[in-house]
Amino acid sequence: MDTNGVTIHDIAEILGINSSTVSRALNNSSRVTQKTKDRVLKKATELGYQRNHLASNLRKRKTFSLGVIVPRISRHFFASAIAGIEETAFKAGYNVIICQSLESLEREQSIINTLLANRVDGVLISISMETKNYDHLKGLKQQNIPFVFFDRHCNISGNSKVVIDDFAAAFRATEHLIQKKSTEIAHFSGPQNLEIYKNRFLGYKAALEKYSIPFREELVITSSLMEHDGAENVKKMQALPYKVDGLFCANDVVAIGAIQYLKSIHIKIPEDIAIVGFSNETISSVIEPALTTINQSGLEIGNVATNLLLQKISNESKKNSDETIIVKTNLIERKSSLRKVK
Amino acid sequence: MDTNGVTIHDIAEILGINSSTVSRALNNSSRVTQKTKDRVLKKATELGYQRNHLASNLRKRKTFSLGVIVPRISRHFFASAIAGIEETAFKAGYNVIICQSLESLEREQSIINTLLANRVDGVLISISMETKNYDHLKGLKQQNIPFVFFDRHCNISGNSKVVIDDFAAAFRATEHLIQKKSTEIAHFSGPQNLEIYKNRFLGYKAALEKYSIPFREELVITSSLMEHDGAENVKKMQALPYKVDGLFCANDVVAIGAIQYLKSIHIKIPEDIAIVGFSNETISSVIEPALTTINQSGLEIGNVATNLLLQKISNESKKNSDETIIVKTNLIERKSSLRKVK
DNA sequence: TATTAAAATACAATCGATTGTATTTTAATA
DNA sequence: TATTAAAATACAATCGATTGTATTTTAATA
Repeated sequence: MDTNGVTIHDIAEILGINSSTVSRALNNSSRVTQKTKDRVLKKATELGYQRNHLASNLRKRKTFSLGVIVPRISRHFFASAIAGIEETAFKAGYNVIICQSLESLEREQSIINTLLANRVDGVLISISMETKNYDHLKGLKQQNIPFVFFDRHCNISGNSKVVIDDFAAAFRATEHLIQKKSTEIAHFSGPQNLEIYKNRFLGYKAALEKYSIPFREELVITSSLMEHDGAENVKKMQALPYKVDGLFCANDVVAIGAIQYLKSIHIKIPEDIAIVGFSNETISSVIEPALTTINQSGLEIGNVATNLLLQKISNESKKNSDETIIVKTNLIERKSSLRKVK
Repeated sequence: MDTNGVTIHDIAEILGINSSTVSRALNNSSRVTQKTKDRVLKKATELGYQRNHLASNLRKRKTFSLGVIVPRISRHFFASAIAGIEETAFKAGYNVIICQSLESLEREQSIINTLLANRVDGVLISISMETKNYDHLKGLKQQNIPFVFFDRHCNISGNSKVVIDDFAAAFRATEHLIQKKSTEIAHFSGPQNLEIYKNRFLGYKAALEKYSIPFREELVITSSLMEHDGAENVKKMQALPYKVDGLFCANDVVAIGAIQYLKSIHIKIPEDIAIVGFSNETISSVIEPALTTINQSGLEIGNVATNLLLQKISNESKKNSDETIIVKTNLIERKSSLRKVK
């Protein structure tokens, strides 16, 4: 910072004009003649002037930084979402502070405090599995800092979110299993405080209903959807008096855990049991059999959510708007569900 | 930012003291009595005062932010490294600006300009595959901004880096293939401008030499190590007049591409060809057969690199030091190389 | 109590850019 | 050329914290 010591005052002195005029020239204000603008710009380039954002932002009472809270950065979906967020934010001149809640409510709360201390202009958040208490989010609201949920959201009033249609996608996934002649379909679900898992469950249930397949409560097994839950859930499932031949998992990770366990006990996929996951992780196309799944573009969700947040930031009237943007998904059919149908 | 409008001046006015004393009290200066400190701290807490970092940093001529440049955030290794970097940086009160070069030199150069414009206090960088020209890095040096390489580094003088012992790890990987009775071992290598791929190649070569296995230049196939390169490299390999029964890949991604192609043409792994990768991506334990690989802790590398950078930032004498820290790796043996040996 | 040194606090400038208001310059018109 | 409005520029305050120097207060000593 001390190396490039060129300020608007240096430029002003050299050109024999006032620094306020230099500032206005650099900001292309209509109050400065084109001739002066040209002189200033030329000299600025010549000296390698770079605006000091600290000073500028201090005066403007903005930080031009956004906070991003994700459960964990290493999940493919979140990594892509972050890439999308960074892309859109950078273009608009914003920096991004990325934080991982690691699925812990406590960490999520402390992150929000850190972000408040950093005076971010807005927050993008995908909540943790533990988040059942929303006081910290209300805190953001009180401080008048706009925020937008993406993917994992919760049901508090007056918030905006960028999500997928979890209900429809889950319906489609379940329908696909039914079309592949599954008659007894289990569902590995996630924490019900997260709307996404609630809606995926409801979509599953609705599909069963449409095709007149009896819904069995015991076949819905709820867990944290980690890889190790896959094996445990399968064991629970097998202890039940049903011959399960279809499985819809609320995420890919638990599906992969399940596939690996099923393979280890020599159950054939998709012949004995057809499986569909959710999210299209990188692993899913590589595992054998490759996993049929719902594809959701993290990049697009990140882009769209950031745009929405930036609108809230720049447009006071939109600050407390209550907008929901739905991003499209599609079913990717792979071997794990492609049972031969006569 | 406008919501929490409490400043040191507000506190000063309420307590009837000068704002400079408040500032010193909050910074625990020895020039203020304990009694005054107590009063200030109590009032600050009461009013919910939060220091304005913009103002503080402007005065201190520091931004307390670090730039991080990685090829792409979605690679498991880099995602973990970023997690490690964030962790250490946050503890020290630094923010992190994360940028992806996407393996493009041009993007890398423009990112460095952005980071300079943001006046980051230091940079952590893992260079792109295209980076053969180092002028942009010299630019950082000229601006007197300290930087530390992690993982992917290059050979310019007077730089510090946190790396693994690629030579030793590659030697170990190749030796492992030899112990599993591979006699004709190919190597899928990466761009030779990156030291890591150069050293992995040299480790491979040295292992062959130690065990008196002839080194064949044609068996070293260089590519960008993407997944699709896996199939192409295998085809090139098969066109050669050697019966290759061992393959050491410079990363997991190309190894996975190779495994998938080999499976598609019914070549048995590890019976016909034993394979070892490098990096331990998430996918590698899931693919079938699971991939033997070199495990490197991104988290640790991120932590260590950040610590080194922070030292350079705070300690003028270390700024131009030329330090290399080597982080340990280990070979994870999985099915892709576990050929039965009598 | 008077003197003096040390400790504590106040004053004022500063970091670099922005912005409302005042002043000067330019150009248009009588 | 004198007058006036508009355009361009200069002045000065400001964002909030930090820090070198000046001043005041406190405590120690004669």
